[in-house]
Amino acid sequence: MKKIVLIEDDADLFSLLKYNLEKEGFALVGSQTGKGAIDLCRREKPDLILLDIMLPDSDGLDICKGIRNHPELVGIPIIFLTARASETDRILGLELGANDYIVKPFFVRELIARVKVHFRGQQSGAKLLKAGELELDRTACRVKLQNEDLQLTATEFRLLEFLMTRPGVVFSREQLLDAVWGHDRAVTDRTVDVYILRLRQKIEADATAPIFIRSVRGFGYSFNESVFTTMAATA
Amino acid sequence: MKKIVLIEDDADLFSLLKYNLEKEGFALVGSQTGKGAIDLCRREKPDLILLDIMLPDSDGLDICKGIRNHPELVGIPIIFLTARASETDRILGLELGANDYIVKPFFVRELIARVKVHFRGQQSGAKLLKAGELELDRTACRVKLQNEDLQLTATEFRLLEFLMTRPGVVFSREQLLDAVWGHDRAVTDRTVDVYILRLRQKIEADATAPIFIRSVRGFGYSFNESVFTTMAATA
DNA sequence: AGATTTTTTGAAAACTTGATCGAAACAACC
DNA sequence: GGTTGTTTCGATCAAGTTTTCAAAAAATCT
Repeated sequence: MKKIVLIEDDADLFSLLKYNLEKEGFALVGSQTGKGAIDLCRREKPDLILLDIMLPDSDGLDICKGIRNHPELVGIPIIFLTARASETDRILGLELGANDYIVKPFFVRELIARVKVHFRGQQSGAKLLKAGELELDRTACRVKLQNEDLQLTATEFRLLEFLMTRPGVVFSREQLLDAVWGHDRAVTDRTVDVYILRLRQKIEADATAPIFIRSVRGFGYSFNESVFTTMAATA
Repeated sequence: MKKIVLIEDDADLFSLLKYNLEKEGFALVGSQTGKGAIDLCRREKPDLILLDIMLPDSDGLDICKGIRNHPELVGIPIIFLTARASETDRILGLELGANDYIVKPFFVRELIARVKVHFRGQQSGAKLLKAGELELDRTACRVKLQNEDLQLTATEFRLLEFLMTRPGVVFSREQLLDAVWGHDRAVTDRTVDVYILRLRQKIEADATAPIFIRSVRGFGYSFNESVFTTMAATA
């Protein structure tokens, strides 16, 4: 269950949002003052923060800055809720590190839809592909087997990445050349074989009985989907 | 350089946005019809899509659905631009897979700010970055190694700062030039090598076995995250 | 079982890439 | 306007990567 921190001083709006967000299945923790907001977030480690800008005791923009300065909280999406509708206010809010800026008065259901967008976005941007003991980190360009770093070359990496992002799908050598080598390639399709070989030497425990990469005689290769589970990125 | 596809039938708005986005350093590819939109995206592989909903020949919502169904295009952020302001329209757009929904008329600078939000990797705003013996003070523009001040030039500093704020992430020379040199650069990507070399001469104890800056052959460079720990800001 | 096709494999040749250096262009500062 | 330090570029070298070829092995078909 996703946890949301809500900082909003208007008691009516606060309870309206609390009611609606909880009805949608989110865990809601809130405060009607800005003072302890950063400590609250550090304690709760929410998945998203809804932040009013004009608070009686502090400035939401400062809280946003504070959150972006905290190493533990960097990366948590922040949505501003505010009556400040001017162009400069909007731009300032977004540039300070907010992920969305919603001007009051707003539709509650639109707010909920926008909240969901941020959770959806996190999933689709999965940067870490896990298949059993095999882990591929797309941002760090690293592959680990049983938590040991493997040394893959750029082409080996791209080939494995391509196959792992489409588990179960069989690709012809032709398709793999197009996808990994590019359309303007001038390469024999035997080259793919060699790369599959080398990948297997690096990732398969027993090269005669491959677990990860499956040869489909007459068609091509595919990444075994049975060994596959995707995890969301932690960073 | 980030590539944006713009689908918008209004010729005035189209050229206004094209002008402004290109001025911001984005590569812009566009179409004033919806017909070939998905093929255009498959060809161009943009980093973001700006999509009008009401097009003369097709429905932006259908294009959005089509993009979300394409395995190669899933995950590309889509921002709707539309005059349809009703609550149901907004919610429909967001639920169909859009990442943002901007109602016309809008401020061009707000649009640009929202576009940038999607490109901004969530990064630490911490003022003091510590990686083992290496310390970078962003406010004082100072770098210390084992508590000894290092003399870095401005470009060296910005490059190190950029890499240190995104530990573990691999960047291509292209990306580093965009980020550190700016988009109006006219510089070979070999220049990056030279700067990495000089940084290493200054910060690495043994230049043949770098601890801090990792070369990732075929991809680029990254700051080694294993050596990294962030300290809370003092301010 | 024998013939045929397809895949796997090893090894060597051709090619890229990244590190390094020196010198030229440039800018900033007095 | 000269001096200093910074930035960029092109060339070279070494190391590593990619590709091809051809032979061996395995699967499929008749």
